Amino acid sequence: MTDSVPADAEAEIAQAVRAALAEHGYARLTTAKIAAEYPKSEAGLYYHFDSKDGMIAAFLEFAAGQLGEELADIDTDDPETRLRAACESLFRLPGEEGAGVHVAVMELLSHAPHNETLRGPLQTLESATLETLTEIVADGIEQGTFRPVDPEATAAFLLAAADGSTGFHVALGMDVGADLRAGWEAYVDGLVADT
Amino acid sequence: MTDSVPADAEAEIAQAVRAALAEHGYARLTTAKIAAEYPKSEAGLYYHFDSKDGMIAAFLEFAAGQLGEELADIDTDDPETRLRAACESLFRLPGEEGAGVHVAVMELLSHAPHNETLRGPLQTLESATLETLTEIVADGIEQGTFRPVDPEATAAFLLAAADGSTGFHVALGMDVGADLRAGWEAYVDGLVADT
DNA sequence: GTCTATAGCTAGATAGAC
DNA sequence: GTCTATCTAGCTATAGAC
Repeated sequence: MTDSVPADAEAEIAQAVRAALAEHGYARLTTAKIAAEYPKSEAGLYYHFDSKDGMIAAFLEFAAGQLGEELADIDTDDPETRLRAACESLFRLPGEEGAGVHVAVMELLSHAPHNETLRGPLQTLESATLETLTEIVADGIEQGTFRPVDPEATAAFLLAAADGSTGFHVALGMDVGADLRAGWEAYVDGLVADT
Repeated sequence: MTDSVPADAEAEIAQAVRAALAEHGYARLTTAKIAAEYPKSEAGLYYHFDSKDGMIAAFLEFAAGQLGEELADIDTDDPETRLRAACESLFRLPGEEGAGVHVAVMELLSHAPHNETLRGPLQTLESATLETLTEIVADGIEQGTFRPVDPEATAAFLLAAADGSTGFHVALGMDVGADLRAGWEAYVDGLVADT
C-alpha cells in the first residue's frame, strides 16, 4: 500500500514506455526515448528487462490491466448503462485523459503481424475486451433490454469501430470526433429493444 | 497505353513499398527492404525520390488512387447495393486479394500523428473514402432506401469499423473474420428502411 | 542497482564510375 | 539512369566502475 507514487521499477518503466510511445510512435521508439521519460539512466532499463521488446510487453500488460479494471469498475447491472459506459471508455478521444493508452495500443496492434513478442500480450488484451463486450450484449438480450442480435458479431463490430476510431481520428483531426460519437450512440440506440 | 507491366519507375517503387510494408511492417521498413522488392538497386531509389518518406508518400498516392477507383467502379445506382459493395471492399480480410493495401495503410495511419510527411496523403485518402460513404448514405436517405440517419455519423462509424477491423483482425487471427462480416452486414441491414 | 562509456551493428543517404 | 562502395548518425545492448 506504499506504491502511491514510487511504484516499483518495472511499473515505472511501463509508464515511461507509454509516454514515449504516445510522443514518438512505435516506429520511432528508442531505448533512449524511453529513458528520457524514466527518472534513471538508459542502462538501468536493461537491469530490469532483457530487451526493448520486453519493456514494451510490460507496458502492454499494464495497459491490459488498466483497461480491464476500467471495464470491471462499471458499477451497474443494467446492460444498456454498462455498454454505454464501456463505449465511453473505448471511444475516448485523443487528448482526453487516458487516451494515450489507446493510441499506443493501436500502434502496436498494427505492428503485431510482424512482431511475435507483441502478438501474445495484444491478443490477450483484445480478447479480454471482446469477451467483456460479448457478455454485456448477451446479458442485455437475456434481460430483454437488447434486441436478439448476434452477441459475438455485435461485440466484434463495436470493438473494431473503437480501435479504428482511434487511428482514424488521429489522422483526420478533431472534426470527426462528434460524428464518431453520434455514430456509436446511434448504434447502441439501435440495439435497444423497442418497448 | 503501353504500361501493361513495365510501369514507370515511380509506380514500380510505390509497388515495392507496398510489398515491403506488407511483409515487414512500417516500423521495420528499410530502404534495403524496399530495394529487395524492386528490380533495380537501392541507390536507384534515391535517383527517383529524395527520401524514404517520399517513397512511402508515393505509395499512399497509389493506394488512394486504387481505393478511389474501386469505390468509383461500383456499377449501380442503388444505394444499398453500392454501400454493400463498398463494405466488401473496405472490410476485405487480410489474405484476400488487394487486402495488403489496407494493412499497409493501417500501419501508416497509426503512425500519422508522429510523421508530418505522411499525414497529408493519409488525410486525403481517408477524407475521400469518408466523403464517398457519406454520399452513398445521403443518396439512400433521399431515395427512401435508408432510414433518415445522420449520414456523416454513419459514414464515420462505418469507416472507423473498417479501419479497425483490419488491425483487429491481424492481431487476433482469422476466427473473428466471420463475426466482423456478420457485424457490418447487420449494421447495413439496420440502415435499410422498413418497407 | 545505478551509473558512464562504448562496442558492434544497421540505418538512410551520397559519391563517383559507368 | 543505374551501379558499387562507403560515409555518418543513431541504434540496441553490454562492460565495468561505484
